[in-house]
Amino acid sequence: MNELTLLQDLKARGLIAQMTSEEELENHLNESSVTLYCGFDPTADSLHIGSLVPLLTLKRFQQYGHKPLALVGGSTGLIGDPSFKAQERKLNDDETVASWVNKLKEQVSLFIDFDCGTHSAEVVNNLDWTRGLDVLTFLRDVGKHFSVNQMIAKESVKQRIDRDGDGISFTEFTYMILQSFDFQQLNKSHHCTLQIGGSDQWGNITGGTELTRRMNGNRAYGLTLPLVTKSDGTKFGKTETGTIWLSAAKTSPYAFYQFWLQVADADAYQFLKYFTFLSVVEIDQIEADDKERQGRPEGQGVLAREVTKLVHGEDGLVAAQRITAALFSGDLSDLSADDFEQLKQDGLPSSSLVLQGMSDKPLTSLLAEADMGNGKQIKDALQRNAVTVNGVAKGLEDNFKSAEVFAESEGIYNAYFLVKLGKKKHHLFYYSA
RNA sequence: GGUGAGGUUCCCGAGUGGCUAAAGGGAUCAGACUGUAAAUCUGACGCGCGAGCUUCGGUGGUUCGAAUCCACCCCUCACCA
Repeated sequence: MNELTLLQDLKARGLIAQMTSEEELENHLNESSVTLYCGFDPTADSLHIGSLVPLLTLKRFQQYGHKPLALVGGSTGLIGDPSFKAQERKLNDDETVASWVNKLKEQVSLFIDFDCGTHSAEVVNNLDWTRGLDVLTFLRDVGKHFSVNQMIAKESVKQRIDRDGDGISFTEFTYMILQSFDFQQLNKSHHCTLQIGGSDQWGNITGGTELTRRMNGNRAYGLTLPLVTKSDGTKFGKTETGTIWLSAAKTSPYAFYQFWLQVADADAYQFLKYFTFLSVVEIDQIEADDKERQGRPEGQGVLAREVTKLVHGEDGLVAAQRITAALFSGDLSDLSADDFEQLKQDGLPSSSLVLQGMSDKPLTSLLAEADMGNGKQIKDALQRNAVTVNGVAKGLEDNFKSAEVFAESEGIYNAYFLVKLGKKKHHLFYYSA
């Protein structure tokens, strides 16, 4: 990585969507340690993998000696960013947003270094400088610098303005000004001269560079990262079962690991460039090797290992791999009772069985209650012999035989039942001692 | 404030009195094929093992019968003032 400049590396990874005056920015970054920021709005109690790209990019800047600021949007989160959103968003109340802000702060802190001298990272909250701001001051000092003509010309709000059926409220329209104000404030307080963000943020970022120039008389830069897309056109980071969150409480390390393992071939190498710190040369080598080889490629495996380690640490990765090995090797016989307990701890979905009333509860209900799907899906799977209990296929005729299927004597160590639905869904049922 | 257009099952979008749990597409899930890929084909897709139960912005009403008709209300958007 040392032979390339930062921008060259980012470019090679395909991580640059747009930037303000490339040449000047390149010089700026080479001349000195630059303070840069990226904002994360609290729209939930955890970030999801969509935020991983900017987060890791902050880290990349830091590795090159620059100082990253992670801005948590305590105030902007109250407003809602309209950029490229089809619809007006619901407002969350301020206590909720405040609690989310705290969670995001912790999460963001996992990725950047807070103790490395002059380029140590910092977390800032824009509520700190907007809370006390009164409307008139804001309108006179900040609002004056914005031309509504220019604002409505921005691509990011255009579809909302042109669109029949959905419009944009003044509140959301103002979002851009708030974000620009953030940049200007950070420029003043931290000498921050660069803002990075997703490509949907371009309009908001250039708003900030201009406001900084006008109010502070300083040159400021912007750089946007590409939107992560999948080759099949579906949305990245979301499965029908849910978003892939960074929080282990919301998406277990195991599920997280599986997500990356299941990435399509066509996306695996690009994702390695986006989401890992492996050099582009190494990644190209992996890709070339996979092309040579017959059968299953390595790319997804490397990706899953690297990203899981980044987000959940070595322990999270080990746990995820342990579960994966147990479930997909198909061989449960060499697992000890302790191993089963460990799998539960590691995040394999599990639930305890209650003997009482089991005889009149069909498998469909039992499995549905364990969140393995709804009744119809489970029935469908039973019909196709796609449900196995400890490796034994069950059919529709077993639907009313829950008590037999889950008889204690049938369980491994008289306690554990590993139920598999289809190829990939697993659930551990157990009798507590 | 006026005028017009709308609010259908996860999404898009048909549906104007019974044949409609509601066309079609997308997404999703399962099976075959595979590599825990992709593509393709098959099935499921409001809830329920089932009898059956609950839906079409809300509330009332007309009717043997309403997503479809009527009244009022709520919400969204556009244009005008």
